[in-house]
Amino acid sequence: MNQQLPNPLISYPEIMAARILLYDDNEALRWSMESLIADHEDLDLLAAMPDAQNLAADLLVFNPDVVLMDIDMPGINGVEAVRLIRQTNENLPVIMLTVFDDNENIFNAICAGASGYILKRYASEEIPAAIRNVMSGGAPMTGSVARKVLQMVPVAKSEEQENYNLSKRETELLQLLVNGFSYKMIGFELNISIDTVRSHIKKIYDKLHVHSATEAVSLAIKKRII
Amino acid sequence: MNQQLPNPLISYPEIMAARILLYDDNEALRWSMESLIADHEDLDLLAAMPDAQNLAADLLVFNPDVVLMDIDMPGINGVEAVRLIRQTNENLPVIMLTVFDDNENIFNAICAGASGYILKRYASEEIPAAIRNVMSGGAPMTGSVARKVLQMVPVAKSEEQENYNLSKRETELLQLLVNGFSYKMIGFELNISIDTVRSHIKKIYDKLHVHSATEAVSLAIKKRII
DNA sequence: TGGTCAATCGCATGATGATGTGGTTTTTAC
DNA sequence: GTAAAAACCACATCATCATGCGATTGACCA
Repeated sequence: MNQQLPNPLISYPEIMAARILLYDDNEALRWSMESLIADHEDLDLLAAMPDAQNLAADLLVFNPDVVLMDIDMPGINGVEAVRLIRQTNENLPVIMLTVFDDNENIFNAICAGASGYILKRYASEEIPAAIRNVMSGGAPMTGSVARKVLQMVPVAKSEEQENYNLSKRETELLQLLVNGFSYKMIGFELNISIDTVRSHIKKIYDKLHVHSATEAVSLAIKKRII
Repeated sequence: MNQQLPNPLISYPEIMAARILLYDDNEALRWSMESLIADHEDLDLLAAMPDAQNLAADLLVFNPDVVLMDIDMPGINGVEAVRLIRQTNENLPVIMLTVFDDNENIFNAICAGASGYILKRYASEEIPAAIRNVMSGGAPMTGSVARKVLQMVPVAKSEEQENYNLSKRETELLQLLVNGFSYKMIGFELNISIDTVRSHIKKIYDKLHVHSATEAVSLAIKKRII
């Protein structure tokens, strides 16, 4: 380990400062972020790049603690850039900056491995706190984004988490149905007659209020009955 | 409507203050929250209840702007309480307070309809901001919780997001299949012959490498092709 | 100890699905 | 401007599904 014992009699503010690397194709925004970060002693902007063409090299050269990444960039866009970062660096915090908070954007960024998501219009107020937050293991998000992320969590058993009163065996059958098994295969798998399979599945349909295997599968997955 | 026009010459700070209702069975915590909130002019603690037995009545009596809800309470627990609130009030912000940040707790609370999730050990620092945040449409979460919520978002198409080269029309058909439509219904819906439906679906199966509707539906949902 | 229910099985029938072969028309792309 | 791809349709055949009506067994409960 690369442990260093700090001398308690001397303060090393620059050692503790969060080393930040910024990507944004908008020059005006790069400037404003630069002055914003300069206002904070515990933040240190290493560089502000207009694009992510040399992403891998940049990371090696600057070795940042945090990356601020614009989503809409020419060439390699922000989402793709995060994906690239995640291929080599599992833990480097990446905060996305964007003007849009539509579901598609957010979802893609999160799935790519972004650690936070800040709207540019709130950047000046939120960025310093967001950087500190993400450094300590958090996931800073502009309020509206956080709301949308919550809505992405599979609703599932939210309200009437009745499992539709499926019996253990019926749940088992449904599971196989979801896995794409035919009646014949289910019967073979469970060592029961195909007529028994029919019987079970009819009862499942009744309880689920559906009339076909596709409906049952769809419902089972969406409501997480399986 | 119960509108009142405020006199512009007089300031009414109490009118703007966030009206807060707190539920927690721990008396010490109720006290500390009381003094914490008292320190902020824009926050107003209406009442601190030890349990949620009279939840519905409490809401009518106090008509709060925000509810702070402990998760671990005897009788009606916090998650159940949120669910009850959501049955009558879709939009009332509810911030969960808890000592645990395990996935199960978070997931249940979010699914029940909680708007935020703050760990008690950070409450003194985070609660005032969280209340303001949630009032303006946000979803305040302690950093570690936010991280976990992100992980709950179905990863899905992250990696090899091949959409299996489905054409636009084929995706449309698949969507209907997922919704439980029969061939006949799909044909009617899209104004095409049932033979065309067959033709399309056969091609979909080929591209998805499946041989039945249930398999196709299952794959479509799990891989988020739809 | 009689009633309810889950699980099992059988049979029958009409509807729907899966697959193949072959064709026309329209769009898209180079 | 032509080749490829996508969208459309038809017919045929066998497999599978959806549904209904029974019926038997064992477990559990009041």
